Amino acid sequence: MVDALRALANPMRLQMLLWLRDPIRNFAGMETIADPLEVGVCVSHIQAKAGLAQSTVSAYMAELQRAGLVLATRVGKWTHYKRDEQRIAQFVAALGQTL
Amino acid sequence: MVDALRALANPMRLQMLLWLRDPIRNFAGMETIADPLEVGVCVSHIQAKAGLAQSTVSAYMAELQRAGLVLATRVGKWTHYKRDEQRIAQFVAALGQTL
DNA sequence: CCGACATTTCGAAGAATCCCGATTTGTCAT
DNA sequence: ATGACAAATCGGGATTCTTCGAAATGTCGG
Repeated sequence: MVDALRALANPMRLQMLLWLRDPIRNFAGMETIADPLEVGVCVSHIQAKAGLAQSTVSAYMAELQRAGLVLATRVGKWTHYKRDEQRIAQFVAALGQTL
Repeated sequence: MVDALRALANPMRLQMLLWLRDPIRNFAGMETIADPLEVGVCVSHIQAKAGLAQSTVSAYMAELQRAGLVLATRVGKWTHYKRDEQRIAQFVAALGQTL
């Protein structure tokens, strides 16, 4: 709960999670090795969009994952991240209840 | 939006906001100068409950206020804080929409 | 096995947060 | 006016966050 709030309290991390709502629109024109809707978006593409260092993006995605907001899938050398819609909805519902 | 998330990302500030959901139960036995449901709870009482320094509690409540989650009312020497239910509901709704 | 490339992990500088005690400000009663 | 008390502000030390570049790890093609 607090972990998710902390993860979302950073503008760039929040933005990244929002980009993943519509991967096709937000990562258009990037060569895709797998279906974005199925496995998600790879770190390189998120990095290109964010304009941060590669190591920073990696750490941020790992933090979103630890917070239970995204799921990671490795396809070859590429790690793909997609939203964990169930956990996100669960978080919003829980916040609405307790808050 | 991010301001509210940042304010809530601290366990004690979150706790304080939750205490204010039921002031009568959570601040029972404390001498009240005004109706807790009407004007809220004064800083001294929140401080006693939290066990933090007075200056810390003052700063934390101010931060919750800047984030639009609580309202402040001064009654005599006492500043009372109560939840801004409308803004809180608005925040939860907005989060559910954008997130 | 080796080079190339994606990602993670490590180490570090600067900024922000957390939390405190001390001081200042605001307000009331005398 | 002044003393007492609540709250806000100030100044600072410890910790965490933000972000980077460099190095290590994982994975594929040849």
